[in-house]
Amino acid sequence: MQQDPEVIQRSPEELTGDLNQPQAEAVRYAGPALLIGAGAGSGKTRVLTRRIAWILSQVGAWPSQILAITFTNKAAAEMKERLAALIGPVADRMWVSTFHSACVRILRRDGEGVGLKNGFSIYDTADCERLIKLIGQDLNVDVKKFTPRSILSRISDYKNSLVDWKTQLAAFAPDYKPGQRGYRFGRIDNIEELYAVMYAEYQYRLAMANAVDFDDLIFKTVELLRTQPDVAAYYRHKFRFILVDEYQDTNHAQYILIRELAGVDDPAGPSAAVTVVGDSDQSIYAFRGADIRNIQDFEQDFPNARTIMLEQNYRSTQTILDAANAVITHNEGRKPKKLWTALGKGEKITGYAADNAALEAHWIAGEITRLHAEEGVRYSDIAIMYRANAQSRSLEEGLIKAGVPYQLVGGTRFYERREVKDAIAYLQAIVNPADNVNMRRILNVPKRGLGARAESMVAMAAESHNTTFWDALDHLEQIEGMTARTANPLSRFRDLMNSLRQFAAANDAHPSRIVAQVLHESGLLEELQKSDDPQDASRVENLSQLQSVAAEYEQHNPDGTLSGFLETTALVADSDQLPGADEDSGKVTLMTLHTAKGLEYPVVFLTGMEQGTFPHSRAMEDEKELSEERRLAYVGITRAKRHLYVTRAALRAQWGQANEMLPSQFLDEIPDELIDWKRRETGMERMRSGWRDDDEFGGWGDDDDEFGGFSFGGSTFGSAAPRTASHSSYGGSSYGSSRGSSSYGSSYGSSHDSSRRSGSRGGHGSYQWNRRYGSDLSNDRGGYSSSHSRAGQAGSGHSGRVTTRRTSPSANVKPVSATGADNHLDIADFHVGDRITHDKFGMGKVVDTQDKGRNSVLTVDFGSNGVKRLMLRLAPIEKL
DNA sequence: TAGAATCGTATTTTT
DNA sequence: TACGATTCTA
Repeated sequence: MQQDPEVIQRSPEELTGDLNQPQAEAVRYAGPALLIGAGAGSGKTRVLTRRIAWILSQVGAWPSQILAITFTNKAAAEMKERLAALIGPVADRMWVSTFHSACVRILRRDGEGVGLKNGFSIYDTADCERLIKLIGQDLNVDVKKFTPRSILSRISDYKNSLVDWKTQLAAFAPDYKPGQRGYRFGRIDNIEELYAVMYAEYQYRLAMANAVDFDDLIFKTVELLRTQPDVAAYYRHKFRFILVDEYQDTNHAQYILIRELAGVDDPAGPSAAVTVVGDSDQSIYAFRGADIRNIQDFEQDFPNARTIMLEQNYRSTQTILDAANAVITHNEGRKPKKLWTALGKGEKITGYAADNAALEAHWIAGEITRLHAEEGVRYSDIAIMYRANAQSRSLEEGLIKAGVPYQLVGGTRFYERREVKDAIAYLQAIVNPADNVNMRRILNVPKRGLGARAESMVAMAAESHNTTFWDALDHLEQIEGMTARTANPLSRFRDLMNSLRQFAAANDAHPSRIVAQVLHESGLLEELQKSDDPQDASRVENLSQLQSVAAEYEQHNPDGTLSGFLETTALVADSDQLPGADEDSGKVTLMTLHTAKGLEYPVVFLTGMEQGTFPHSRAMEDEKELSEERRLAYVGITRAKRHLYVTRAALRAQWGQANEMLPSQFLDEIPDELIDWKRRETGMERMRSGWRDDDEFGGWGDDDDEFGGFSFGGSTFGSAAPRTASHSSYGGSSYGSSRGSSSYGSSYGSSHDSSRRSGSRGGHGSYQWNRRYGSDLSNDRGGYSSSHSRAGQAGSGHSGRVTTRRTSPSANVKPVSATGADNHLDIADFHVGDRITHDKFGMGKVVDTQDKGRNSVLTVDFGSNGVKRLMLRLAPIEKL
């Protein structure tokens, strides 16, 4: 095989010289199938990238012959980056992607084989739910009893196990024909029949709409490879080396996909060598169909397979590993495996039991402040993790009150926000007119007098002619019984779509122009701009961000198209939004344990260590699910490099009601001598067990002084807690004076609420401005500009699930936005009397301007929201 | 048809 | 609590 001149050739010494024995072996392995059992922190990405480089420079393969699959886009991007460092820029052109992206790529090229036409839509969960609801209405299914969610999850199960709708229909509803009307279910309680019918009808309508859902991407690709020998032959010939990361998280369909691509069952013998990397102890996606057996049975499944275990951990201290090992040992039927490290024992784990969630957050915030001030720990080296997103709230409040800058990963995704979805729906409907779900979504958005009646008239016309919604709409003159009052706005909508489609056709290479055109011509933007709801102001900004994302996409993909852009928006995930590990964002990171997989931080707080919270109450009954929770705990613990904290609250409010929480069983599973409890028992527990000698509990000192012992209810403390030392340290600046400390309890709470709703830009109350002015201002330039350009380069600037507080210097998620950390507004453009809108405070009038160059300040009267001084460069404002 | 008001019910994790 | 869905009213 001739070597690719573009690949930087690496010697064996360069590739394996600095690796340990098993690592080097894994890099060099030359057989047909290899399983790398990579414990947490054992350097698996390193081994994987080195192995790819080895295959290229030592085995002599071409870059195009390699397929590397990761679980997230972020992991793919990171692998590409590290590969580029090893072998040069060719890495960029390699197939290093997620399962889903790889499948999209295959289906875009060869999808006709399974009935997919050019420009097919990819439905996200919300789209799918809409579709299920529509079907439910048409078939008279009780959506109360059978929620779209539950139906979809069943359909997802079918697809993940490669069961097709025909099979289900034949078994449970042989009389049903997809697309038929007036079907009567045999017995009301025959759930299987219902699922079978729904599945069949759902697929029928997806096909009609030229759309696929997430699971279809895998399913259809398998179908394609199985039914089109020429296509299968093409890819089998093409890919000679297939590498799969996070193999423990693959589901059955993905497993079969790998088998098909590698030609494992081909009579001619396998065409590709398969390398899989994974850790069965880190399998945490069983609920989504991941099948742990895939990794457990690898050696039986792939002929002549070899297994290499990596057990030396380079990440954590022995104390942390001991805790992780101790916990995971409680899982039954697991291959024993012991991580070890050469890094030494390190610090003890710190434990803290708080009386309630607010106090847990308060203690954490205080501890972080201390770490930052006394030990010089960078905020960006700290992560706070929790089981469920809902827990982030109290933590956020605690951090805000203590003035700790943070970023939150997760929550409502950028692309799931209503206004963004609306805009995307337009784009989708432009690219794929058959897309009924998106077409119907935008029919009356913004309001144009087309309600349920108009919609159903068109829908019925479409059905009776067995055609798409758009097609019926396009021939609306032929629809019977249509009044002018309905027909007029309908035809205006038709004109709008036609004109947009024309524009899109003429500007296909410039998605950002199309986005702009859609935003303006549809009236989407106008409707929001006219509104005086302050929430709509942030919606406007989200839309402008969408345009920025499109512009960015354009930059990074010179030959990109509108449908290419839509693809990138469809397949983004939470963790994709995270800045690179080497980047100092200057912020503490908050995220769920699931999102944290694959990441590492010097300091990690594992919060909410309570029965019912973690392990989650729904998972406590079932042994299997409990095992998965335990693996999640294992993942969490092993994220920590140097110092692990475990915290819990005795009282936690879950949907309004405060509940008493017992300590998590996982805490008991960590050997006692590894944990240094700063506070072991909570006030209530202490009282319950009677007054005992204080000395029995080593360290509860500090907090007692602060709170006078213990408390029973959460509510009083919620507002009382913040009045502590950290409060005075940032307060007192002349800026943002409207919010005195006394108003915190109530007014803060509500403003925070609205910031959450208004999304990724939320929550820059005056108090954060204080902080900015007080401490961050002088040194923020460097940090800001470096992360700015980085984010741009990496192309990870899809703003969204990383929520960034303005307390901190960098705004790495929004490189191009008009109102990002540096919004490029010019003080000269503002005059006393001008009207502006602010993300948070709504409409306001300029009452003073101060030209101080980069630090120019605008004083704005926001009416009932008070008079604020805003730093122009940073203010999320727009001139009206 | 649109908007307001009320009501009821759900909250795990997500490619 | 917090959202979506339904119901009622203009």
